[in-house]
Amino acid sequence: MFALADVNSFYASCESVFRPDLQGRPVVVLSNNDGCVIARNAEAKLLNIPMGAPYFKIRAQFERDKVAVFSSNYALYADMSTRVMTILEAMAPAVEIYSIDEAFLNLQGVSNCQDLEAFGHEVRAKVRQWTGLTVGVGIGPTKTLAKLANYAAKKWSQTGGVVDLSLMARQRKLMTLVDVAEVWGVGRRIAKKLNNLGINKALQLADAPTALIRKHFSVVLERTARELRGEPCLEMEEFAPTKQQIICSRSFGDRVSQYELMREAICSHAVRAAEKLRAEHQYCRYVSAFVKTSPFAENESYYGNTAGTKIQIPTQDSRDIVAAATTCLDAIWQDGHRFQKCGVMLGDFYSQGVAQLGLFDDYPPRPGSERLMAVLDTINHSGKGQVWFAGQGTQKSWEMKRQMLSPAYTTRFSDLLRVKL
DNA sequence: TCTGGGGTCCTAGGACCC
DNA sequence: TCTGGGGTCCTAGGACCC
Repeated sequence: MFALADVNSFYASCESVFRPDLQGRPVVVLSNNDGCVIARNAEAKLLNIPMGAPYFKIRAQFERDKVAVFSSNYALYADMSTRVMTILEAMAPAVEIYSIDEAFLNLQGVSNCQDLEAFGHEVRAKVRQWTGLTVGVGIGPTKTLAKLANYAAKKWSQTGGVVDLSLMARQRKLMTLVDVAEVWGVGRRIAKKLNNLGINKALQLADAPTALIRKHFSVVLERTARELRGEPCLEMEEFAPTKQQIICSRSFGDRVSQYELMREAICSHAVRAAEKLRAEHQYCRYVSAFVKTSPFAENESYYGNTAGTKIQIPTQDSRDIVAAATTCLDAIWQDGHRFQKCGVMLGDFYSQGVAQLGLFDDYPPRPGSERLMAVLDTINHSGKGQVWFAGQGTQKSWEMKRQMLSPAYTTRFSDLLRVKL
């Protein structure tokens, strides 16, 4: 048996927890660069503020409706996430952290000691008491059914935020009510295709013949259908598998037309990517860079391009990765565009930095590379100062906008919440 | 003026091997 | 007139997730 616990309106709730004065007011959180709405609390949802709405288009309405608006504060959300996950891990035999705000719980054996619905309520109470955040809990014999139960727990308030789908009759009853588009693994495209086949409700997908599903879709949807029938196809993945790729990219605060600024940005993303790579204890052999103009800009022709390069020896050295990324940039740079975004991607990972050299290769590994990088990371994590590459620049005029950023309440001493008595 | 960032998995098709 | 069978690896593109 699985449970899915996820935090209601996670980002918006994190902001609200530290701002009791906002109680009852609509709260939204914007994407990076203050681009569009990515989280809304219940009050904001009541105002029909759509997910993904561009901020600049909806700003006037926000002012009229006294909506509290925040830039994304990932330092805060990541820390609050850790707190929630720690609580969940203490309550369940096994936990799979699925995203920043949700986790699957393996409930094997729990029903021997406790009613599962009561367990769900206990999880809610504890998370609320210890973090101020509210979770919804869905329970079912497969992950997909647990997800569906969670959806129901959030959609219908009379459930009290917990839905247990242990019983087949309850599963089927819920599935007659829920659109197939709400099922986990069914996105916009597949939903439309299913509708064309006359499959509109979740139950119809559950009952559809396997052959029909396989004829029109891939094995992925077949698994989804089986899971809806109560046949587990997906297991708990308690230990995060090693990453296959690392991407670091950002939109620019203002459009970039100057090569030097683009180079700084690419260089900075490459450095960040290399740090992530070392945190994964991996070495990479493929580096690529991309640039693009805004797809929304009218009267401007779109230009986007990407270039990749193979590195002879797997590396985790920032110097190699910066060099490779800037080489890629030079291959795709074009003057005369107003660029909106760029990024760096790493791939082809190895767990150690040794590879068989060709007979005539002369690319000896950099001596002392590991130790140098370790020193770099230690300094940059110490909180006492930063060292960086000259190529990253000092002004960073291209950096993203975060004009409504809240304090790092939980991760920076100077930002600690003050309570006046 | 202004529209996020970071991932995974699957499939089809081409290149290439014997 | 007739031109095999079986396989791997890689990449691009499409779908999905949060």
